Amino acid sequence: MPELPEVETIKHDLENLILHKTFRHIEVRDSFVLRCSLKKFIRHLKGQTIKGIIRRGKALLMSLSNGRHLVVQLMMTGQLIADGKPDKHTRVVFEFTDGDVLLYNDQRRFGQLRIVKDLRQIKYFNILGPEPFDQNFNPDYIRQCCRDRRRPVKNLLLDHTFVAGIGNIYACEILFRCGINPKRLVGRIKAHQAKDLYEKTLEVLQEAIDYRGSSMRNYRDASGQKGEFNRRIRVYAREGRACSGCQSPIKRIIQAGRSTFFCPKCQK
DNA sequence: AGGTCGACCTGGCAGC
DNA sequence: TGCTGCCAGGTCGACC
Repeated sequence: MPELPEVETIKHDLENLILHKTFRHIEVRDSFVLRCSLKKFIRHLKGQTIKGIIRRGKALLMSLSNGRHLVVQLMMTGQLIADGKPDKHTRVVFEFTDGDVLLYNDQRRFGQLRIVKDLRQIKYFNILGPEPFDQNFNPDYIRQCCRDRRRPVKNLLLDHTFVAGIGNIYACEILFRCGINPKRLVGRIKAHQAKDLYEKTLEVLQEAIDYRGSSMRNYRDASGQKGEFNRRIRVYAREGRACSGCQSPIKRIIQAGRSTFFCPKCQK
């Protein structure tokens, strides 16, 4: 579910809600979501204080007072809700010493939670590309990655070894703002388009963070609220509706097995 | 080697 | 009402 702006919003909320709190009790209702043993999960969390919270790609990392990290990948339907009521999708209940509670909810159970000593133990972090807001992500880097390659530009944006954190919604929105057809092969991306891709990527993601993310179906922030970026979305999930630029209908196609939405007139 | 596809799961919704 | 089929924001391993 959540892409970079949503995870960033959750991270920011959790900093205000649970940073420096100490785990008192962990109730794992569905150990399917764990990627380490239940015993280890509880042993390394109980009594530990959350020292810091960071986001890398679409993953959230909480550093603990014992030097280990609680790594949460929300995938499609995972939610971290502070102070909500458990429901049938609640997989883990974290209780703090001050009585506050953090829930991990996950309808589809794709999400993963684990405790690690060293982040390099997780393959995802080893192959992940640069953060969009990092200086390593820039027009030159984009050109470099496009050179002599044969794949549609939409697929490149979704490739997390190219850039971290962009998912299906924002890939569609970035390409719309660039006026680039999602089927365009990256080898045919020109210098000015690489610059445009860079600028619109930052613009869309920053705007989405400012609006606290997009809620299509399941996304909720750490307080259980929906994101507000939906009303800024111009193409995603708008098949058949009028393009905000030229009024012609938005088209839906499948690329790499996933829906792509775009305006065939505005995106060349 | 680079790129794509299906599987992993559950549930909502449209159509019959 | 109840069934079927399709769809969903991510990621990985198998395959071409």
